[in-house]
Amino acid sequence: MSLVSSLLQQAKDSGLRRTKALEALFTCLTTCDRPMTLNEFTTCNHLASQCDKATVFRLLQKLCDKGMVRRLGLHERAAYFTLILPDQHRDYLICTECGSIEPINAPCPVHKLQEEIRKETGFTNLYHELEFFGHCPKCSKS
Amino acid sequence: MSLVSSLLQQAKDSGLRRTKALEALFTCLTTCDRPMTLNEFTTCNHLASQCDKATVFRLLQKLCDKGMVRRLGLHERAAYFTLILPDQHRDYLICTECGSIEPINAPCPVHKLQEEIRKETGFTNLYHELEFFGHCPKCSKS
DNA sequence: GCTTTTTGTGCAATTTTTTTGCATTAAAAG
DNA sequence: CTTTTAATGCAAAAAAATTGCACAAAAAGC
Repeated sequence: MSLVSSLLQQAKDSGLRRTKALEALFTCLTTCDRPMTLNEFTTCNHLASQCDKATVFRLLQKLCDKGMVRRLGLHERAAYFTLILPDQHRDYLICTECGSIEPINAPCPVHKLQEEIRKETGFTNLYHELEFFGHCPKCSKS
Repeated sequence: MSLVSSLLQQAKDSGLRRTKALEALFTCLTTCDRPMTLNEFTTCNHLASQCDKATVFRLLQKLCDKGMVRRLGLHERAAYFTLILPDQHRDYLICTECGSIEPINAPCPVHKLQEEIRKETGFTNLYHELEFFGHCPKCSKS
């Protein structure tokens, strides 16, 4: 079963309906391997002319609620969204000059601290977001 | 010399003028011990009726450029700003239900990874942002 | 299949946040 | 105290996020 199909199934299991818009959104989310803004989604091949921006907005919102999508700040004025895949936690490296965004492959070093925080503060449903910002080699030169 | 005075001096050294608005903003930034949105700043005692929102916006922008203020995403729709103090790096713990934001005191565990990234990618001016999200004890109950 | 119920969708409009233009004012420099 | 340059207020524009509502499509029941 393809990733999109299994995501659709997972979405259905948590109460969403299987619609063209949702399928197109999942295709987009799985194809584009980086967080994207609402605007980027609606101009992406898989979604453009498939459905309205408001629809994508509401779908992303629902998927965030269901824990299938994560909303990121990333310093920009618009919010970014990215799929949450099992066994995959991603930190990002962002160039504040050209805006490039790349996931970091190194193991994330904050899980231990997160455990401590859970114990000490009593927070539940804990997760974290870690981003590195700087000037990429290209932008450093100019 | 007070913190505000030394910040004003530092700002002046990097090309800004000593104005009432800037002083009021620094007072606000040093008094309120958490990142705040533009809206929060302009309704804060120290700034309200002291200067226009556009002025605060432009000052924050300049201070970000000078490296004296940091702009944070924090998952909300509005951007947050916070003072960058020497020898102080802050990570945050945020409740996604009630929106509370508190700085974390534990030593930040990502400096080592940051060094590796610097070496491997050639990025310059590197810094990072780390936030933990979850439901605080209060919000976990309900 | 067909009908009912419930949820999703498009479109337009609204709200919120961010950003800019421009005439005026204030700070710094000489 | 004049000149130069940067900062400010106000209003308006641009960008992003969000909502209302009539209609369409999916799921559920028969």
